[in-house]
Amino acid sequence: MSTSAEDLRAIALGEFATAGYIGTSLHRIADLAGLSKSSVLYHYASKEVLLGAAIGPAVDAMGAILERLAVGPLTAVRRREFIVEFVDFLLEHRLEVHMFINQGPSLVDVPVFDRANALVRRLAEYFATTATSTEDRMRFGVALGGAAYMLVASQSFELEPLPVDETRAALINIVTELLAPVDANPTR
Amino acid sequence: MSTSAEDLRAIALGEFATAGYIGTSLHRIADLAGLSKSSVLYHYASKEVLLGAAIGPAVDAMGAILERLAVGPLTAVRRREFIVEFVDFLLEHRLEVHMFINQGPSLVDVPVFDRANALVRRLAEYFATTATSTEDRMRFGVALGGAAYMLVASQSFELEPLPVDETRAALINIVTELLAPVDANPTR
DNA sequence: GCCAGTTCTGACCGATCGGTCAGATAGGAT
DNA sequence: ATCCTATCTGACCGATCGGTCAGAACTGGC
Repeated sequence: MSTSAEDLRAIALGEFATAGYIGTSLHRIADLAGLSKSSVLYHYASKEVLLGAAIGPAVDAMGAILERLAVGPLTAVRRREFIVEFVDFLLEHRLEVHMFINQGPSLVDVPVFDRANALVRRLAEYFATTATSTEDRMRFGVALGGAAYMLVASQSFELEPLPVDETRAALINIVTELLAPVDANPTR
Repeated sequence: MSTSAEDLRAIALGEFATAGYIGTSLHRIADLAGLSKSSVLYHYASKEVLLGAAIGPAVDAMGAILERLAVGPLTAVRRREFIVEFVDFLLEHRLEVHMFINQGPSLVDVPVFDRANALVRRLAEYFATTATSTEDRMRFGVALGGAAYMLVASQSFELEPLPVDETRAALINIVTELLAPVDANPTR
């Protein structure tokens, strides 16, 4: 059975997300997989290649969402579609997103992280142009960073894991509330 | 002039927050300070001691906020006070909070991080008991993680830094909106 | 049995890590 | 000038890092 490569990818992703890319040694990944460090380097030519295999698909998925978002004007319907797409993306790739958010700025010289950072920056700029006020711009950041943080932190802090569909519905509500501008808001 | 110790503290905090505690070498801190690695270890007996000096005050401040929060029932007034206190805490210690959020789970064996993690967990449990629904619990996490992320990410992504008081007002608005339960919400 | 290809391993390499130590350098008080 | 103390430095140590390489162990096809 040659599931070793896929096993290594999953193990590496989990360790990279929790202990950090720099903080995770190939030796530890090998131990968790029940292999030797040399075997890990047999399946993946280098630590960086392993990182690319671990988070590359998530970067691609995020790029696809961004392309779909940028093709037309941002109508209310499209905004709703984007939010659902984005929350589902967060749920499916929560570990990878956690890595983009936390370790992106510190790993600027790793190619796959450069791609991820460029995508996050593009997303931020897109919403910065559509947002009118400083507060609206910050709402986007809080929604993105907060949702990503919550998905990983809940696993660390919550005793019993929350059901996925309940989490999904709650996240869609919260992000919608944060991104949808409150029309009648004359207090500011 | 003996400002070296304080200079080192500030430099270390910045590097620890951006490149990570593990990802920051004493050699780099020494270079940024214009000193040798040995001189850094003269002022701070070890890398861990330096970390304690860098983030200890923020941990203390957060502990104080928590103690002030836990003395009585959570009235609407007290909730408002807490939000303002908390946002000001985030603004003053944004780098340290960023470290708690991002690197807390991966540095469980470092004493000062254990203290910080315990405080974050206490805060989460406090709001978990007061929150009635899963969504309310997630609102707290999104607010905390999102605000902390936004304060550091804005410095990385935004070209011109936002004015402090504007950021403060916006954050108070957003966190208030996230934490204050919407009373008339029969849709859920 | 034999062979070819895949998978795996231990030994080894140079670099870097945090930390130790003996000693150089400086400055102020006497 | 002398002494004490604070500050700083380069050389060195053991451990760990990512990565290389020759070869062992296992596999299915013939």
